[in-house]
Amino acid sequence: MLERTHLAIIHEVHRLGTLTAAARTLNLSQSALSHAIRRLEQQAGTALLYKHGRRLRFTEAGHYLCGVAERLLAQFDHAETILGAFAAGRKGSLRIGVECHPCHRWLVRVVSPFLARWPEVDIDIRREFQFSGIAALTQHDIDMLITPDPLGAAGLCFTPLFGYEMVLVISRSHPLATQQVARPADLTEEILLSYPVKDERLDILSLFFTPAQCRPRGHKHVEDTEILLRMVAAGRGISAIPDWLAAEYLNQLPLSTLRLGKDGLQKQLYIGRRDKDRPAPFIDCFLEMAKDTKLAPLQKS
Amino acid sequence: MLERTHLAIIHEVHRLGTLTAAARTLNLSQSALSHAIRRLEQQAGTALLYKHGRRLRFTEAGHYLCGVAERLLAQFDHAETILGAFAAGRKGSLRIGVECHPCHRWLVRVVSPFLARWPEVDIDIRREFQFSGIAALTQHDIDMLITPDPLGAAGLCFTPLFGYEMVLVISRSHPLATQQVARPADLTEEILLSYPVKDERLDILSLFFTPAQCRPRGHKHVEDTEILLRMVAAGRGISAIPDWLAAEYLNQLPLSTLRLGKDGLQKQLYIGRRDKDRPAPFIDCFLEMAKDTKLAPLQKS
DNA sequence: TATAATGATGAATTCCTTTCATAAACCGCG
DNA sequence: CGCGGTTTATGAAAGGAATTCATCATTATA
Repeated sequence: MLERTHLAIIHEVHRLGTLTAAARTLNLSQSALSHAIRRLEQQAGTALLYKHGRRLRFTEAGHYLCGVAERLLAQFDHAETILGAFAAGRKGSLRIGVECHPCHRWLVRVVSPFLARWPEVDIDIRREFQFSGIAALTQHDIDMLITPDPLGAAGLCFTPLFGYEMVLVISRSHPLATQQVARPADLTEEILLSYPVKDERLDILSLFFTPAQCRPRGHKHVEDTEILLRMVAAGRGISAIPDWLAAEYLNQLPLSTLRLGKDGLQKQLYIGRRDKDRPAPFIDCFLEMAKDTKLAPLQKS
Repeated sequence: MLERTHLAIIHEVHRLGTLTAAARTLNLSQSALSHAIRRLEQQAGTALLYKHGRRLRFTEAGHYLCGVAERLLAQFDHAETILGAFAAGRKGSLRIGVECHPCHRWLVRVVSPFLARWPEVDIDIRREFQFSGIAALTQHDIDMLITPDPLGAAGLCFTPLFGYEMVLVISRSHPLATQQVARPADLTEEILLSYPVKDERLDILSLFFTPAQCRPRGHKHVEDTEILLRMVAAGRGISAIPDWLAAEYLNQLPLSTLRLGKDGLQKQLYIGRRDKDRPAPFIDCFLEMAKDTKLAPLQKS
C-alpha cells in the first residue's frame, strides 16, 4: 500500500541524491529509508532505485513515482494548510437565515465589514425556509438566524441585538399625516401593504389590528421595500416598517410616520444559534460586529 | 500528519454513513476507525465528524477533507495501477476524457487500432468529471481530453483534430423534412431532445436558439444516442448531432437532416494534453492516429 | 419500554517501523 | 594497489503507534 511517507522518501531521495542526506532532512535513519524503499519495491513488484556507483538512480517506475510524489505531496501540504485554517477558525462559511423581511437590509450592513475582516469566510444569506427558520437552524441548514421571534427550542440560544419600533408609514398628503399616533380604528378604510408573509407573522395585524378587533379594508403583498414605500408615498396604501428603515427613506420620499398605538409597537431583534456548537471564532466575531452595528433611531420631526 | 489511511477512512465513512459499515469494508474494527479519527482531529485541531442522532455528520472541515480524500485516493489508486503495469512489464496507461457526448462514438474507432499497435498500454475512457475536463487534465486525473471547447489553461496545449457540422435531425415524416435549412423560428413548437448536459453546453441552444431569442417548446434529456434518434424518428422530438454521427443512422432510421441556419453550425474537435509532461511515445502516436481517423462527411441527399 | 444498532473509551496486544550495529560496495588518492 | 571516507544493505532488537477487545453510553425502532 503506497503511503504518504513512501512518497516523501522518494521525493527527498530524488531531491538530494542520497539516502543519507534524505534521511537527515526527514529525521530518520538511513536504514529506515532503505528498509522502507525495499518494502515498497517488494509490494509493488518492481524496482524503483538502483545503485549507480555510489549514488542512487531511478528506474522508470521510480521516475514515475517521483512525479506522483511531487503532485501528491503538494496536495497533502495544501490540505493540511487548509485544515489548519479551519482549526484556527480563519476558514469556514456562515449561513445566515433571515426571517423578517426588512432585517435583510440591516444584515447587509454587517456583512460588508465582516467579509473584509474574515477574507476566508464565506457568507451565505438565506431568506426562504422549507419549514421555519428555527427548524433550519436546528437541522444545520443554517448556522445563524436573525429573527424577531426567539421561539424556544432545545439546543438553541438567542442573543438580543437591539430593540426597535414598528412605525406606520403613510403618504405625507394623507389626512392622518399631522397626527403623532395612529389607532386601529383610524385605519379601517386603508389598504395595508406588506411583505409577502403569512398574516400571523405580520406584527401590525397580530399586535395592532387584531387586539382591537378590526382590520384594514384591504391587504396587498409587495416584495420590494423600495416599491412598497413608493406605493405608500403615492397614497396607494399604508404600511408598517421598522423605525430605522423608515428613517432611511423619510428624506427621499414624501412619507410620514406615526406611532402604532400610544405606546408604539416595540420589537426586539435576536440572533439565534445552536448552543452546543463549538463556536468558531468568526461566529462570535460576527455576533460582536452585529451588536455594534447600532442603527440610527428614527428622527421624529 | 495526514495519511492515506485517514483519507480512506473519511471517504468510506462519508460513503456509508456509519463507522461500523466503513470498518467492515476497510477490514478494520469500528474501534480502530474511532481512534484514528480522534487522533486525526487532535492533530488537526478541529473536529471533523459529530454525532447526529445515531449517524455521523461532517463538520465543515470534515467535508473539506472528504473532497480532498476523493481526489487523492483516486490518484493513489491510479498510481498503484500504473506501478502494477510497470511490474507486469507494460509501459503505461492512457486515461482519456471525453467531454462531448457523441465524441465517444468517434473515440472508440481510434482506440481499437491503437490497442492493437500498443498492446502494453492500457486505455481508460472517462466521461464524467467532478468539475470540468480541463480541471481533470491539469490535476492529472486524465492524460488527454477530447473536447470541442479548448479553454485556455496554463500548462495545457490543444491540437485540432477535425471540423464537423452539427445538423438538425428530424423525423422523415416531419413537415420540415423537405427543407434544406432550419431556422430557429421554425422550431419553436418542437420538443428538443439532447444528451443530459447543462443548457449552456448545448450548442443548439447557445449558438442557434439563444441568439435568435427563442426556444423550443420543450426540452428532454436522453442518455443514449440510439434511443434519442429512435425517438426523433418516431416524431417525438428533434435533436442536433454531428453530421458524421447522423450519417451512420440515416439509412437505418427514417430520419432527415437539416442545416442549422444558412451557414450551418460549424464545430471543431480538439485534443488537449499537458504540455510539460515528458511525452510518452504512445501519446504522440495516439495523436497521430486520432488525426488520421477522418470521418466520412455527411452525404446529403 | 425493551431491544438493537451505533459510537466512544481505556487497557492490552499486535504489528510495523525504526534503530543499532555491522557488512559490503564504491570512490578518490597517495 | 590499498586505505580512509562514503554510501547502501541487512538482520536482529527495540520502540511505538495502530489495532483489537471488552464495555459503556446514547439513540432510534418495534
